[in-house]
Amino acid sequence: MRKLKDGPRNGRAAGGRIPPQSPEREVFLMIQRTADVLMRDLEELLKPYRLSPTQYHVLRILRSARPEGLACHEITARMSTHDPDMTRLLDRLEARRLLARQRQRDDRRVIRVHITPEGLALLRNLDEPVRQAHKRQLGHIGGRRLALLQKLLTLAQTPKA
Amino acid sequence: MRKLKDGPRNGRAAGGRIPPQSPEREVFLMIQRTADVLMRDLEELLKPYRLSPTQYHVLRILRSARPEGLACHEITARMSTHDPDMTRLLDRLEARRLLARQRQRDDRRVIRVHITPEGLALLRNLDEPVRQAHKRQLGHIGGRRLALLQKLLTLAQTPKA
DNA sequence: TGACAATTTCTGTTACAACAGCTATTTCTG
DNA sequence: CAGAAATAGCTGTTGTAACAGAAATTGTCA
Repeated sequence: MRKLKDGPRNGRAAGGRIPPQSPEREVFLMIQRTADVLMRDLEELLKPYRLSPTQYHVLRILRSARPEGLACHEITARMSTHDPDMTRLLDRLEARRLLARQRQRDDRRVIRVHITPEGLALLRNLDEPVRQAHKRQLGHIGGRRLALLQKLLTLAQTPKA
Repeated sequence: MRKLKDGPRNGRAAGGRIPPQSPEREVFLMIQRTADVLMRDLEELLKPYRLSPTQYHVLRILRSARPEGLACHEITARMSTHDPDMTRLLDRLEARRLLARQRQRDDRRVIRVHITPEGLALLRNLDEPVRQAHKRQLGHIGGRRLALLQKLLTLAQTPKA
């Protein structure tokens, strides 16, 4: 996530013919910008641990999939983003002993991935700071409006009702 | 943007001790996921033109800054994301003649950037498809709820009221 | 069974973002 | 005015995302 926000609305010159900003585009930009602001905050928090938000997210997915672990393509499926270069993402985390991989016996195409005790310990250290960060970011909105926001975002994810 | 969504809520094993998902984190993930879904849609639309959303955004900023153009650091300031490697981003667009750069006379440190007629023509071709895409993505939400969503997102961008 | 398709993961390449350090120019300060 | 500090932009490097294609394994069906 990484972009956004147009300049001063339509401060154009002669011959411009710039279409007016639609409410839909305004909200689109708003969503992008909000996501960016919030993500950068998490990024700062994770930086001392040399974890990107994506890496952190993978570890959380693996923690919630214990103890059996997951196949690579199952992790991909849970990541919203379609092709996050899973192989090399896992390579880096494995190199740091935060997860382990082993080929599955019955279907030797799939590689089963599971989080290591080191990975779990790292996550445990992060749980509280991350929880607090989210609370600081969004806590002042309040339960009612958070629920409302969530409903509206669900709508936004469903194109053409 | 480019991540998100945890696995099945807390499907954990013995010894897990995973903290429950807070409403704040749920909304955080929701915002990220929504931004990602919408952005990918725009990305698909722009792909045939070999434009990334970031590049498209820069061109729009430059269009709205005609005819004087903008200095590099002014573009950066309008991009939400702090350091988007502006130099090389502009390099690529300049190589395609979509924008032009020239050193400013009175302050020879700054480079003034402005969009070219080719850049304007490209944007003009994209205006209607992009407008329709946003309409398709968010149009069904309706004006009232869009305004509400916008207000809630503004709140979300302001940590600790 | 054997050919072929589907699935899963890996590899190579390109483009880009993040970070740090550099140069050129201007402004500030005594 | 000289020299330090600030400003603007560029360059080198690293890590990662996107894309295409290869390799290994399994499933399907004549």
